[in-house]
Amino acid sequence: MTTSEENYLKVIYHLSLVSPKGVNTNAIAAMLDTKASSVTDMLKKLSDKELVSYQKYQGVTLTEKGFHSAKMIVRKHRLWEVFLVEKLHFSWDEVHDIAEELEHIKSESLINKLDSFLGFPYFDPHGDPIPNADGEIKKVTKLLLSEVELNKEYRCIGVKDSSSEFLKYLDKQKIALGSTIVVKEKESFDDTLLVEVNSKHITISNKIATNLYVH
Amino acid sequence: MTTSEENYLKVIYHLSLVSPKGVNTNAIAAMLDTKASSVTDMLKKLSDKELVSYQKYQGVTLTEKGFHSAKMIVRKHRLWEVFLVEKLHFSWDEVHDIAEELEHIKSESLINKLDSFLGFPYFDPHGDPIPNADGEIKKVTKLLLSEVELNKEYRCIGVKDSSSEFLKYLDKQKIALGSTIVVKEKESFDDTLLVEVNSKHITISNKIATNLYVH
DNA sequence: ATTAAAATTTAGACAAAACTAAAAATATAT
DNA sequence: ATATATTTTTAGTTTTGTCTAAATTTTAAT
Repeated sequence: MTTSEENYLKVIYHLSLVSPKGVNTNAIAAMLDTKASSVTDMLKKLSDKELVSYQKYQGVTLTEKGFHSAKMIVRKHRLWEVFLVEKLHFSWDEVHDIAEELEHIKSESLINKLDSFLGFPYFDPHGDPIPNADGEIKKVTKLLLSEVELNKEYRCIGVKDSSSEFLKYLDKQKIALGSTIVVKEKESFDDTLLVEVNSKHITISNKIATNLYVH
Repeated sequence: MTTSEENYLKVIYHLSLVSPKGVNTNAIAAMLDTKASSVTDMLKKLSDKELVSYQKYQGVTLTEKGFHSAKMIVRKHRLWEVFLVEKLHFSWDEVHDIAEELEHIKSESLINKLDSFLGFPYFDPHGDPIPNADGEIKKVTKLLLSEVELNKEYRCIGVKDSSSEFLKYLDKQKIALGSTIVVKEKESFDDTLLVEVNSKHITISNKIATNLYVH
């Protein structure tokens, strides 16, 4: 499988989680920053290889084979992210682009040894689950901070948006994965939250609260 | 720089060490398992980018810029090899192909952090020197086992041939980098050596002796 | 039910990096 | 010195993945 094919599969995988009935050509093009016509070309190729099922104008879904391949790419991406953060001390907003490249290195033994070296982690530095060697994924019921009950303790377990700006904001507020967080008040006018983290009280906008997962 | 361009540069670098006056088109083609005409095409491209100086029919040499780029690729390759052997516990005959892929990952901070994580090693698992971030290389006077004096202690510091067969042979004979080795006798008829390693006496063919570096 | 808008596909072109076959330059041998 | 062999380059083609522009299909609106 080429790097380009792998990138398409991965994007289709991520989009499938949101629209399981079929992923649109334009949605794929937007994610890969390419043109719809290029996507059509690639969908034909992936279809020939039986990695996706594709019918003209009807969107695309992953086959069993494509689904498994996609999970293996996601597995590699997230394991490399753990390596970059835990072993090389990159911060969590710096690792995505490098992992985008590392995920295409082709060696099963490499990725399994890396997994072992890292202690078989279940989650990457952004809280996203890492498929194991069989493609199985630990599922955790996660809530957005905007949806939780008042005055109850939650733990920060992941981010929805993992843009560099958002991650840097969290660093600045000293909110990390594992942080304990309690919502004290909710302003009904603009849904701003008054929360307690690290025994400090801070206000958090709705935009932030709808991008932070807790448990 | 593309992966292909990097592979050409690296090969020209290695061949330059043997023929510093100019590297032949055919020699490059043989190393990359490609055709001479493809090499010519690429030499023009590298020349346009001022990475090599190239005149038709006259072979090719690296420019200062190309020389530095080549050393950075070699640096990456060898650092990744150290990582694979020391951290992921690959054996030294398994790492070359994976490092061939990893060497093309484009991130200066990645490679410098990896260097630091590994403790700034001077040599890779085959005994080859690792250029530092400035491209400087620790030079060590090395002798082939076939050239040493009798009854003197030497330390095994590298291999000339790093084919999987040869490395596996060394593993079988328990000869590793750092092993102490003494040549007891040399058979003048076929240059076979009687040597002592790990306090055991073994015979070593001339072919082996001309592929093992000692100091 | 038509029509307009949006999404998607087709057709044809291009760049990178390879190839084959033929031509040109260099090296070698008598 | 000339002929032959070897090496290298040129010219033209292929494949992969992309693009633009035009055509087609689907969706949405009146």
